[in-house]
Amino acid sequence: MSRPTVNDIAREAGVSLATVDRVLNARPGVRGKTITAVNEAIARLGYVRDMAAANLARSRRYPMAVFLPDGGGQFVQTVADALDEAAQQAAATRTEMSLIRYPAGDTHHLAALLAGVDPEAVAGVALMAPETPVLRDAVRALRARAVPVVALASDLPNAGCDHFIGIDSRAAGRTAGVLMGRFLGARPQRVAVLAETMLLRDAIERRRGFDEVLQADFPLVEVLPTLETHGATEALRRGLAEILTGTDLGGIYLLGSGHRALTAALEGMGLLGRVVVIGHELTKASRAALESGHIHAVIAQNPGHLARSTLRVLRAKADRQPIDEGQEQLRIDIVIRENLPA
Amino acid sequence: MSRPTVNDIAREAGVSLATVDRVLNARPGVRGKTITAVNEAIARLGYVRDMAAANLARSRRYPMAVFLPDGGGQFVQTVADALDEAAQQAAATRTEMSLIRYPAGDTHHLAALLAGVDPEAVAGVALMAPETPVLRDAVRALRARAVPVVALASDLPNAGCDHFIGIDSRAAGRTAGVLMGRFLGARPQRVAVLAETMLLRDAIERRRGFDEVLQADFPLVEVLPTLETHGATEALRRGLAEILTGTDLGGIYLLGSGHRALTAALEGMGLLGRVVVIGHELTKASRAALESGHIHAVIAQNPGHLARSTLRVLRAKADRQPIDEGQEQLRIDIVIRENLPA
DNA sequence: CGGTTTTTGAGGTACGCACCTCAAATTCAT
DNA sequence: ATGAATTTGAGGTGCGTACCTCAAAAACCG
Repeated sequence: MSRPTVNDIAREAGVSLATVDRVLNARPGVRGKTITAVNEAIARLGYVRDMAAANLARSRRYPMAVFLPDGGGQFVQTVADALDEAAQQAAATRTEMSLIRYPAGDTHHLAALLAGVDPEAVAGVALMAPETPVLRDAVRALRARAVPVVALASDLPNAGCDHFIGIDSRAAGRTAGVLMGRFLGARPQRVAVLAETMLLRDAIERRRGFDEVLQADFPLVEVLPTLETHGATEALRRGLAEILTGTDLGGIYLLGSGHRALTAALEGMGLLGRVVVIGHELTKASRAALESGHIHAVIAQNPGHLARSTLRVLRAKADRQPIDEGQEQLRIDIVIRENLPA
Repeated sequence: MSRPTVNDIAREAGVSLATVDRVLNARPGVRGKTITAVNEAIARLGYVRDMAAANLARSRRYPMAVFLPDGGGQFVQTVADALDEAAQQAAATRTEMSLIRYPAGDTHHLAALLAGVDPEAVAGVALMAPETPVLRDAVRALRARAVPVVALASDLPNAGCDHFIGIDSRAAGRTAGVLMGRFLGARPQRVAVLAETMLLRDAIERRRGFDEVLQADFPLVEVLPTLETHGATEALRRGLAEILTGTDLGGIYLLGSGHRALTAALEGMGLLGRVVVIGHELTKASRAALESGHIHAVIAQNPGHLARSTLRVLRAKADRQPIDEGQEQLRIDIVIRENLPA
């Protein structure tokens, strides 16, 4: 017994090959009754489309465009690398990718780039960007031109994207909160929260999740107001010093990037390894800090998974095919020194 | 420009299609000089053989056989389900899978099954089994008959498998150890270790990793000898009670399965939620226990990833193609209530 | 040099599917 | 019932490769 083919379906359903083809590829001009009959035959025979052959026959290409902020920190670079690697693999299914960088934060620039996307030349768009009104409109316009759009890492809930690929920031914050609470133990302690900026939705959501958990489950822990560093190492150092004059510090929660700066500041203060530090995203810096014991846990999303998921989802959207939610669901990874991936 | 094809190579090398084909498929009847010329043309054009088209032309199928223990606990069932799902997906690339169960622990039976594998009818074999001499020989014999073999979840280091798909048990144990140490805090505490049996390599390795970490980094924690329950709820209850008469218990490390029994025993003793419990593998039982706060962390490997990886690796081996190590590397997942996947 | 062996070329069929065209059959509305 | 619209069938071509046959060309041998 070999696998059933389209011919077998045609015979089984009592229709012609052309009709089976119309049903399989959702082409118009088939009665509902016939569609049902064909689908039943498909189910009866357990037919599975041979994607390799299908793609070969189509000789269709899937040029995808991915927009990433330029200079958005280590994490962005990690994602870019993962995307490049995923693209190499995906080339086997004629999925191509061009990575386009835009000045970080300049959503006007990005919106202009999106406006210039040619639906003929681009089968799908993925973007990592903060949500602004300009960008929201740009995404809407793109989708109106039938270009699938997915949000990467940071959701754009009101832009009407086809999909969001990333983890729930609030849940990630909750996870960080539980770890912080447990690592601190059952004594009264204070926790500082650091962020480059609180303007990004992600940071706000993480902080919210973090607070929720600590308030509910670890009442002995006091979470201090967020210290915004705006990327300035000096501001970080000063802020930390100020906090430390008033009181003892049990832990530090790093909402965004800045592992390197934090490590430097802590070293200067002789605090390295004496404070529980929990951060986000696995980058070269945070990995090194984990390895040397300077930070204790990182909440991360697997960049490889993120990248492959992005291309798969865009491909599915381009073909108007359903998405395997289970496979595309990104997990909230907890990374400590002992389970650092090689 | 699109990808070069065999025709492009023929033109570039100044030979005919037939000759290119002979070179590509290592057929005889070509002068060394010509072979070199063709290979140079291939290199110059950066030709990559389209395996999809090649296999289509060969109309090759990939029937894989996966052997799982019967009655090996919830985890095995979880893996089986994941494999079924992965097989459905993989069917699109003519990869088929048959799941074969053997009596858990009966490696003689399994060895007999492996001896009966027909290399013509099976493109690859995956198996989850403890390593025994009989099995080792059976695996060697299979590989001698040119059937790729991969080990699933539990490694068979001396059987000469083509690949191991799973996580490093020792590292998993270390991860559990760090979490236990941190969750317990900086007070002197005792930790009980439970296992159904210590005959399996996995359990031994986990325990070793666990001990290593606690000895080195958490000297205040005393790890008690392993309590083997042999699957008997009553033995578990008695053993725990015995431990509790002597001393206070800070934590419990569950080396293998048995979440349900442990929860029941703890409930009977009024200890639910008052002891730090860390276990392995995410199953229905351990998930429920995490949700209700009865256990605090689970060290797991993603069964979906494991399943997809298994089929991908077997397929690559069958085609004698290289493996994307990055993609096949399973992560050691730390799962707590807050990052339970949906 | 002729004869033999080896190498090469030309061309075809097949794999499973997509996509196209044109005509025939069926259904629908009036 | 009649014409129009819709639905279906038949058949073809091509995707990139494998594998086959037969004849032509080239290389080799003594």
